[in-house]
Amino acid sequence: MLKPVRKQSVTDAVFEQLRDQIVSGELSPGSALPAERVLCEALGVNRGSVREALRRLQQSRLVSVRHGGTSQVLDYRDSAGLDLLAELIVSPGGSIDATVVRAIIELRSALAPDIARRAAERGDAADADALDAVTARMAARGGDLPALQQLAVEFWSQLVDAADNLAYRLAYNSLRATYDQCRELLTQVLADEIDDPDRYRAIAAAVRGRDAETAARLARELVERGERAVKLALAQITPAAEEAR
Amino acid sequence: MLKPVRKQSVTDAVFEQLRDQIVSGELSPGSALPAERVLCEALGVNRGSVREALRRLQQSRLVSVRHGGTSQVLDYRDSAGLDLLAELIVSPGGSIDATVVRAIIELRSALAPDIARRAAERGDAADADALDAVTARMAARGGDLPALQQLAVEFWSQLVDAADNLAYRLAYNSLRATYDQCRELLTQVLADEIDDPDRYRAIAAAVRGRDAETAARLARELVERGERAVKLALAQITPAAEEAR
DNA sequence: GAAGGGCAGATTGTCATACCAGTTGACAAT
DNA sequence: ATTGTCAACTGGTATGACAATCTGCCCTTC
Repeated sequence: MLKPVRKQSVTDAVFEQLRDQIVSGELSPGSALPAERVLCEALGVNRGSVREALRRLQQSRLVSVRHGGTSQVLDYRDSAGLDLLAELIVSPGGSIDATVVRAIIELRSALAPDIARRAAERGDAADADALDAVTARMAARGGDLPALQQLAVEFWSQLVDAADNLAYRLAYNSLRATYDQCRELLTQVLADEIDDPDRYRAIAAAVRGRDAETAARLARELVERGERAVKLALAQITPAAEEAR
Repeated sequence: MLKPVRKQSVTDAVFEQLRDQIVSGELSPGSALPAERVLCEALGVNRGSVREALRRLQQSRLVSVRHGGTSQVLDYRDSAGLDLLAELIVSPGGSIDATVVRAIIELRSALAPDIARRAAERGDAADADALDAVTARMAARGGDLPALQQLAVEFWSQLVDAADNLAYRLAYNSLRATYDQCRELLTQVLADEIDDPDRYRAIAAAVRGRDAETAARLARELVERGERAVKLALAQITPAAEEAR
């Protein structure tokens, strides 16, 4: 089976190289970034490419660029936003960062109950119908873990829509973008959570019945199953990663 | 009193114009973006500036650019991340979007208890000391609402650090970046929440005592005070905003 | 000697132009 | 009907020049 070739533009290469050096601390926070022309020279690329990469770094709040002055490296832990998480989960070597996996699972656990609560408070019949449609497809795909995983994502997407809160929606998008990069790794681990349509159906029913507290409780119980499974899996993997150093 | 002039580069102007048209729906999701050379012509600027703006839009996941093909407008509600919130809170006209204010306050309410819980579980004595230092400064600034507001932000920042979870940290940064844009508007509204050092002290004590449930409960009670106040204020303002249309 | 103005050198910002590289679709050859 | 070719788009990269801005030093001025 052939895989699509991975194309990378010069701009992408410059962006990733600088980003990795910033998050790894090689370019320490507060220090001055080399001048654009110096970077061009050192990287052997055009100034336009460097500028485009710097614009992206600026958009991610990893660097601060001032007209006339020297650019500064920012402390990403103080300034960068949730969007950065998707780029941090894959280390420069290509492996998945276990601490980031733990982080997104925990954040998911924090958000899920509240999403369900708001959805139950604000969702209408159409939202409940959409949720039921997803659970019906889940029931039809019992055992097919990759499909169930995809459907679980769709279920949460519908639930977030029902919650009618743009901040939840955008946070969910950032979280999903990160999750997508390690989805395959978690398919088996999350089997216990995703291969149980009844639990999703119960949440949908709570939304239809406008029972906010029940919806929140059920959602919490659901994602806590996954959280426990992931942490168990990480505990088995991390020691091996430790001794690899 | 003079205010600093707001400088805006050509790239910024192009970026904001396209961004506003995308989020407002003038450029509908899925539709093709004009070619770079067409945009230069229409906007009367250089192609490099347009490209830099497009790079930022791409980084924000508002557009999809393919070498050789035509660029597409993405649906920001499906793809954009939490970082976009800070740019959405100020409408093109310059006013603050009430629904976004409600959104960040609700997301804050969802995260705060969990942040406090994790901080109590994982924080050490140094973290508790840092929290106490902030509450001491709060007590010294009783009644000075702007200062208290700033100290409250610092308190939460320390608490997030203690929680030792990068996802929480980055989500907090995104939230704060949005909050900073409407801070003045909320200073008075949040008076009841921020002008009460005892409540913050109690959370710090719970962290020191490693009492996760108490920390979570206290944090929830604290931010719910603010949430109630904000929603009350929004309810009074929104009707006026409605009739202004 | 201290304070301030102003110049020189650094930087980023913008521009114009050219050419390279990938995509698409029409069209001819097989 | 399938395949190969080519022309006309598209975005990607390169070069060089000039403008706008900041910084630090020197020099005038008091």
